[in-house]
Amino acid sequence: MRNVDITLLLTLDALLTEGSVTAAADRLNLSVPATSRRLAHLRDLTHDELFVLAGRKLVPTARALDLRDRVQSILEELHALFTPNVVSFETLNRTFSLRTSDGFIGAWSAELAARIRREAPHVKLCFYPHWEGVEALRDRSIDLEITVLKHTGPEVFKQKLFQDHYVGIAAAGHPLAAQHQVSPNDYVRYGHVSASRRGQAHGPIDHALAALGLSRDVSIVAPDFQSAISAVAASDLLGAVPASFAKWAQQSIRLHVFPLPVPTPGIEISQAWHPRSHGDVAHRWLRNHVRAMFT
DNA sequence: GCTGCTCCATACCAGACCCC
DNA sequence: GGGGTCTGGTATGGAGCAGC
Repeated sequence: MRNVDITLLLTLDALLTEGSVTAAADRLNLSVPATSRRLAHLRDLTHDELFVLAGRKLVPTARALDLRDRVQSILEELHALFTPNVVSFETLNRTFSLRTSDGFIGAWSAELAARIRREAPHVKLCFYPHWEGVEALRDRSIDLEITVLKHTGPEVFKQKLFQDHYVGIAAAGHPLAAQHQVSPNDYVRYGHVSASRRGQAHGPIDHALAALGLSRDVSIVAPDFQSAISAVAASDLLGAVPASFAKWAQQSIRLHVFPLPVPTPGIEISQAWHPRSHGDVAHRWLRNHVRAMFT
């Protein structure tokens, strides 16, 4: 490798951000020709055009787009490396964006916020509903993802928080509330509420029931756990939610919680973040607080 | 179609730095 | 100290676009 220095990375980052040699030059406090020459050097190093002219606009090639995240990560790691590793949490004024399920928000957000406030009274937590994909981490829309993470890809750091499992729920006055144990036959005798943000009525519970030659009647598909609990509490329908969320919901809603009569896969809740945030002192502090709630 | 503006690329020159 | 290399600036040309 020859003649690769930080200035070239800064130039590539500026070009990717601005989409223009002129704007990148302005951002870098360089002349346009000097920036153009750095682009030529980058082209020579990568054996790729990196940017091609489309009319008067400069359009990034696939190779340039592929390099975007890696360049940003390297630059932010370098920035973190040379930034004093000290943050005053008493005066830290920052908003962290977290994407998670309504179940986590309901069960854990208050405790997390209380922990944060004790050390950093000016820090705010902004929660967003969970959705698939790591793009939001990549494009900085969110700082931290907390949910069931199966396919995050290699570009995302992941840490397990806790293991949860599904439990059955029914309204407090439901006939099943009087039973010591709920059998599979008891379970399918009533209508059900399924919680699925994808609108799916059936899942692992139905597969387990099918193995016994049984099936349940799903009357309502709710978009989240909170809606499912509300529907269950106001009807004779049965639902299934994570045990941690059911326990929290019982504090404000009269619910009967019971073990599901069929085995279901466990739920591994994790937190995930982009490598660019890995060295961020404040971000690490937030991750440690999230982790500490479950240890 | 002409003109002016904007943007990118290149040629040429100057200054800084390194090596012998 | 002199030559080579690298980087940045100015000057300039070509191309695309908008307004007339």
